[in-house]
Amino acid sequence: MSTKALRKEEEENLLRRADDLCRQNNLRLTPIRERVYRELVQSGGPVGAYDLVDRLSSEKKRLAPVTIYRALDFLRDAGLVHRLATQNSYVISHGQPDVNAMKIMFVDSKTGETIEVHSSEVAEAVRKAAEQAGFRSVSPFMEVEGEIAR
Amino acid sequence: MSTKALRKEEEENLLRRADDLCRQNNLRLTPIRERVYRELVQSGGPVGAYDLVDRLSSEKKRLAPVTIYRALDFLRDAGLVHRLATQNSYVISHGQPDVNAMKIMFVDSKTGETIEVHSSEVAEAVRKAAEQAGFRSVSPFMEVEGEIAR
DNA sequence: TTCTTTTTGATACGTTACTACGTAATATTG
DNA sequence: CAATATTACGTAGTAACGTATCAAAAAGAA
Repeated sequence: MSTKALRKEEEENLLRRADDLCRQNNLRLTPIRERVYRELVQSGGPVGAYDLVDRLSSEKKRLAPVTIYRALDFLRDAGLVHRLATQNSYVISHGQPDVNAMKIMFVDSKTGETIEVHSSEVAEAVRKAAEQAGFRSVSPFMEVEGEIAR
Repeated sequence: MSTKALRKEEEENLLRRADDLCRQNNLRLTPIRERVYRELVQSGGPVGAYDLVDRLSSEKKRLAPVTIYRALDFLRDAGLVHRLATQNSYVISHGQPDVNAMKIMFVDSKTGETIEVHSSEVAEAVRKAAEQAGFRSVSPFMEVEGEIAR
């Protein structure tokens, strides 16, 4: 089986899961939102908001930035997409809802490539550090810059 | 002793340490750079680049954004200041050079307040997760959103 | 259907960040 | 010291990122 076919399969998997998630939570995965999500899935990495504007615009119809940002906000609230603050870009979240794990986005400082890792050890250590510092309800997402070992 | 006096003392401490650090590394803490650093120290929290432009500009002389960005770049390279990507702002780093510790910036999602915590447990857990994911030379800085427990 | 809520479209605007280029100041070398 | 190289700063313009507002359309509820 070709890589492309695998990708295609994985893509449909993610789409179906996103669809299910929204259905279960009474969220509406409208056409625009789905197109944005699909584009992020297909890209296989982080994409900037204005890149999405370009990619989802056709000759006749150019989408407004605000349209993309609204879709991204929706997807982020749904937990389907994560914003990479260090890169001003957005990536799909591969999260199986492992509630206790910290979702770490390792970001290659040079290329911008990301690898998502879930770690309950990190979650626990961060939780402890937060508690000592007087912090609560810590976000299950964080990003760490580094570089991919080749 | 008043809080203000304590602050003043702490401020001078930080300034002196910054000065020493630059001297030791043959870096030039020029007037502009020192003013930016001092402003960040005095503010006691994260400040945006354009806020710094306003605060360091006088009636007669308005600093250009690029001047501030250059100073911030210098201070970041020197390890004196950290950029909060999630907030588009900048904070002083209270780093005693505990090389092995992860410098965690806890950021209050609502107020933007920050608390810096150093944790070698987190550093170790992140290092382990990075290694498994094929990542190297991980940044000693990360930020985590949450809220301050009152 | 009518009413209400949610979503999208269109335009404009505000903030954040950087580039290009020339000048001034500061080291470094002969 | 003078000549040169390096570093820092000033000015201007522009690119990238994100938001505000209001109107139109679509979806859901009564």
